[in-house]
Amino acid sequence: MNILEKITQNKAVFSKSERKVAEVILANPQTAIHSSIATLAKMSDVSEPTVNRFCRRLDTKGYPDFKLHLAQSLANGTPYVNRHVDEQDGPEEYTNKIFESTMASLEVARQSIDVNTVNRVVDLLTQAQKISFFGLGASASVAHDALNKFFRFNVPVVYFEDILMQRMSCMNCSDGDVVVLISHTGRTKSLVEIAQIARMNDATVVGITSAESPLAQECSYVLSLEVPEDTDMYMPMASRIAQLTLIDVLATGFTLRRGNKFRENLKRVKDTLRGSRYEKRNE
Amino acid sequence: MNILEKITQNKAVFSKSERKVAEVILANPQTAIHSSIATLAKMSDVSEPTVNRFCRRLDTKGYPDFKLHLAQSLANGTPYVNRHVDEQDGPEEYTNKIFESTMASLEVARQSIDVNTVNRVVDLLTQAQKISFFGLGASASVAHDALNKFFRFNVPVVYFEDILMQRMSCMNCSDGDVVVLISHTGRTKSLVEIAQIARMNDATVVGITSAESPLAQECSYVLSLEVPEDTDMYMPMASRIAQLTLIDVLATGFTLRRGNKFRENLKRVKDTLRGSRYEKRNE
DNA sequence: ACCAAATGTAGTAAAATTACAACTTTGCTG
DNA sequence: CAGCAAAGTTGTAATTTTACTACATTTGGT
Repeated sequence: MNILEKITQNKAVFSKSERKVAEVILANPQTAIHSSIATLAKMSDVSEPTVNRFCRRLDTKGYPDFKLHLAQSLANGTPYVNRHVDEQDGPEEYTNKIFESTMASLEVARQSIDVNTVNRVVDLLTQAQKISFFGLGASASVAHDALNKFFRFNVPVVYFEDILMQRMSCMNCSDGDVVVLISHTGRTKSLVEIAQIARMNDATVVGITSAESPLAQECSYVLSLEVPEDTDMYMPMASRIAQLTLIDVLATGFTLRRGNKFRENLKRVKDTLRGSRYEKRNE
Repeated sequence: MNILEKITQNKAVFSKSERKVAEVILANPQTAIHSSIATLAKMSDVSEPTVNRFCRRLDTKGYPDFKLHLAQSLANGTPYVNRHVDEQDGPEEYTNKIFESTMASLEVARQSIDVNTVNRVVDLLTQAQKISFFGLGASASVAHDALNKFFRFNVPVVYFEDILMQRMSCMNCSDGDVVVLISHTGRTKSLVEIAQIARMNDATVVGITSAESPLAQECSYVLSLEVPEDTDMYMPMASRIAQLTLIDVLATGFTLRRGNKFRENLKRVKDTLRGSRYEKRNE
């Protein structure tokens, strides 16, 4: 949606005078955003209404709106696009690319989240008798992290890496238990089976996975994340980060639902750790 | 310099009415850029000149200029401000806030990374005889994730949750081994001890921790990440994400260093997983 | 030469800014 | 601590700047 590109593309559609305006803007966009319509008209050697018409042709509301779009296009080059790492990238390049594309993925993920489901899942979690987090492979560490987080809430929370333990744990589920299953693809067989087992035992199954995957179909609730994964790397990267952030969201929702007193309790848990740490010098 | 951050920072300097304007803009920056000064004044319940003065205080030429800056700040898709979650936030608000502040933190982290150290650490890792990843608490899941990632590289890689196992593992270290220790604060006693043990046994110790912490002082190389953590939540959130992204960077650097043939090998590892998955229908 | 598209002129509406007045707040002195 | 001056804050109204609209003129093509 870059407006500079749009100008270049539409060049053929423009009239003679409009093209003059286009030239001037493309030649020096930085100047353009700081000019009034009168100045720009003079620079392009056309009349003011022509500039205005030029803006409208680019689907903007008028000149000020056009300037806004232009300003946005000029901000920081073209960041936050999924930039793929290249064979000959040096440390600086690949570091920046990875951070930027991770941020870009988070943005995409954010937009794909269904807030209502988040809300319902938070509801479920606060009322759960027992919460289990299971994932395999790359998603195991996400489940691990969820354990760490929810453990602080003083809720019965369970996490296993071992498939058999996961199965057994689900066998013993009962009404009021929530099982959260994490898988980017949603195609891991044993996880799908676990979903079935858990549901047969009256547990509510929440899937953090992609929509319409086999796993998603077996879940009571699906928190789907659309994450563009760089398949060239053969490693799950952005998907994990998005999953973790979603866990943060759930944990935050949880604490908010539980209210203020609960948060004090959290602080106590944190303070308990103090003994195992070196004190920070007071600056 | 991002204007949204600037508003947040200067909040103390603002007068009462100016602060009203700030609130309205921060609450809904997207609306602000499409409003005239009159509309914004009405929304903030102040007079038009006040809005104008507000803009000037932020070193802009006036309202239109301010809008331009604001538009640029929003252009990246993320309003980069660390927005703290509020007691009365609904699901939509806290979800967005968490995603946004995670992105903001990643940006800060990115800027704080020393690329040269990254490069040197990647060097070390590619030449290591054995790589160990250790972390405790919230950082344990990060180490866990690192294990998963480096395991695919067909390198001897080690990870333990248990402190004693970690210690024993470090006792058996030798020249050419790399121990990566992960801790946000860098003040966890047992981790600092492990660093000492590893170094005494000629291992190279890499710390993913904050600069100048006790842990950092014991490390051969420190990859420090400056992450603004929302201390209100009493939970490590953004720091973990930054650590994970750094692991991604290291892993990527690793594969790049190893070259093309190596990447084919990675693909093979991935293909091995296929048996455990439901096939994706060809669309 | 006539029509349609393109462009410009002039007037109008809207937006932003300035100048100034009224009102608060702060701090000082009797 | 009342009272008053000075500094700072906010609003009102006038002014200036900017953008837009309606209509007139030009241009180019048939």
